[in-house]
Amino acid sequence: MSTARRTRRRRGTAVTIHEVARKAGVSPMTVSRVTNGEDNVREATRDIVMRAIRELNYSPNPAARSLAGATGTRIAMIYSNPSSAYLSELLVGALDKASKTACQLVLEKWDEMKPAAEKAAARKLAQSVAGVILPPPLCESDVIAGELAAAQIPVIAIATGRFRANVSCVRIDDFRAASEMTAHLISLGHTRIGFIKGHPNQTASAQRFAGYETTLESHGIALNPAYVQQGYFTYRSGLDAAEQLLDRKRPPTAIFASNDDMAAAVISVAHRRGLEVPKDLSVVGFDDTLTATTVWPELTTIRQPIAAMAEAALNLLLRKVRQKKGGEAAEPVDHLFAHELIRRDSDAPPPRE
Amino acid sequence: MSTARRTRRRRGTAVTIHEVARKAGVSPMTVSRVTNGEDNVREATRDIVMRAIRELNYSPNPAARSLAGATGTRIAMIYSNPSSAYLSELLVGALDKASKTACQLVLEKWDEMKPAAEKAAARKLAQSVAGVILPPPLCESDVIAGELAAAQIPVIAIATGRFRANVSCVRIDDFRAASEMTAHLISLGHTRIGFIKGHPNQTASAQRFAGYETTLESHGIALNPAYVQQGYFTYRSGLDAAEQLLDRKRPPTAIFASNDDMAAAVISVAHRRGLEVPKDLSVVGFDDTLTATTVWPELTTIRQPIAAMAEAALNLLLRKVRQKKGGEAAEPVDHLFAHELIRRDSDAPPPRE
DNA sequence: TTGCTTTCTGATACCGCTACCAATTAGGCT
DNA sequence: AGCCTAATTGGTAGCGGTATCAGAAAGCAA
Repeated sequence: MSTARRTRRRRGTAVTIHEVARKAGVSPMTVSRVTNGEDNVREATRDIVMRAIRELNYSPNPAARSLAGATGTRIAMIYSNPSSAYLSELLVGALDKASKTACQLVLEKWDEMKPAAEKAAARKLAQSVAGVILPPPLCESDVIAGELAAAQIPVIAIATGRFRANVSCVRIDDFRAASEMTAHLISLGHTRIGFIKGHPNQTASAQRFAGYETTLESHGIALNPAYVQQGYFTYRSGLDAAEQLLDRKRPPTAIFASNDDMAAAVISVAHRRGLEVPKDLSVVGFDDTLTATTVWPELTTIRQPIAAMAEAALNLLLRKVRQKKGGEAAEPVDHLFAHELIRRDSDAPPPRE
Repeated sequence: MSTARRTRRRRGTAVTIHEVARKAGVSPMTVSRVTNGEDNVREATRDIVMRAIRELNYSPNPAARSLAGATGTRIAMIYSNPSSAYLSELLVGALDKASKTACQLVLEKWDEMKPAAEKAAARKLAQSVAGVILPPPLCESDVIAGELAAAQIPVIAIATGRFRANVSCVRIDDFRAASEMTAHLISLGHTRIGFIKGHPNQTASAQRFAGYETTLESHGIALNPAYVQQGYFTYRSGLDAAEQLLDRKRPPTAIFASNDDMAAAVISVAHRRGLEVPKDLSVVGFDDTLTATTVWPELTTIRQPIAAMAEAALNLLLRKVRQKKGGEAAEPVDHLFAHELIRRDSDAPPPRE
């Protein structure tokens, strides 16, 4: 006879940590350690527990977690440019992860503000949260990062192009990704490749451009400044840049935009001019956001695992928060994610001359 | 000297139910009864407790509540078409609200499946969650709703066009919104107004069309079937529909697309044909999703308060879950939100003939 | 007043998980 | 092998509420 006693209070069929522990033949405490990714569990034990977790399809009760945990897990994510597909993917990823972890994610919207105001806001925020996630473009702000660091609040930047002391970051290798895309275009036979830069206030923009530039040169193609236009990551700016690029006497046969929204704009301009994509003009983007597949033809682009990055950011932060109270502040880490070149329908060999 | 002992685990300065109880000179249980609005507390006692609550500025810890309460607050949101801007806004809204409420929102992705499979999945889901939110297009599925209702799981549909027994819903008045938009176009001087329908599997599509149709007629404009095209809410389908519409001998001077993605597609086609928007052709959309402001010119469209609707859905569900255990299942409600016609740059009076 | 029912209130035991510390085991060195 | 230190593991006690049931107070009839 089993322990059928149990209180009459027992509700739903949710699997608890005790059941997992019993199945794995360890104590609940050990299971807890595994689910929290603590590192002082023997590999073999971890495996057994993991298997039990998987078989029982266990997922920790967030309410219990946050109740028991001494970590006041409130984490803020400060965003600033709400109208980008990139950001919304990031939000979904982070929020989803947060709901699984019982940490409270508070969203703050900080519009363009003066450094002094930013500083004040950061100081105020530091009093109510345990950690902060900074997506672009705020991830570049030294005043926010500095103020938060001074208050001992761990910060983690997402998709910044630059790795700084004090601030951990989660990102992809923008340089290499842009380089691969450029090489891809070259291998298709293009030599006149236009480039639309990203917003200058984001270091990732520079990295992407550097990747383009370097790869062009390493393939023996001289950089033609007339083929490079400044953009600002917006559809509108992509429109302008594309007009400029296609106005050249010998226009590019391919245009590499620093993000998908601008690439979509390029397609639109091309169509308006009677150019077929990709037959007459190849267009490629960057980020693989919603727009990449919304537009027609669908964009060849660089995929960033945005949701995974958001998750990782939250994880890192949680760990840091937990560590911090344990003593020494950990070294900032630089977590590089793998990107991927996604081929769709917007690129092809250049037209015959 | 006060009871400074307390465990070393005690964290933040949050006021607990015990402190309120001590201040009020009653037991924690009584305080709990008061905060939950139970009716078997003497009036005098209630007042004392209320005052203590106010003075201490106490608010119950949601995590503890959901842990101790019999209500297993796990709520599922089942989505199916992840690549729509509409959905991502919905997700952000719901997730954000969830994180504030300490209820666990689990996201499930159910791709197109056979009724039998859907039924099985619904039955399985019913065992692990306390409530379900159904955004489009799943909100139309009678088998999911039916199965869940049979299992006594409260369901709430978002943005369905139809109000059914058993299923509460949160939506806007699609008919009226479409009607207003049509009237707006007419007031601008348009008489040849094209319409691109939404996906036929969503009842909201029919409502929008009905709004268009009715308003046209009430203004004495005969419905021209050649000006109506079937669409499927995708950019691609908008492209096709726009081509058809603009191929007419006397093409429409305005096109009303049933959502923003399709409207964006219309703009693209118009541009490709050398038509300026809005000078030569007015284009309006529906939903006010990200695409509405990404595209250029920015779309005049109908704004749905998507995030607010997601919040409301969650609230309703939470209330229902809590009530259910109290006895009678409540009547399904039909919560209508106000929409708004947002004028931007894609509409204008028709060109001179 | 007494006896008995009906409210109201309180004591106790947990909800599921984690902090803390003690116990155990593994690993390293003489 | 024998001893000592470090790495794993387990036991216990809550986190802040609520369900349940028992006890106390109040209401009412006799």
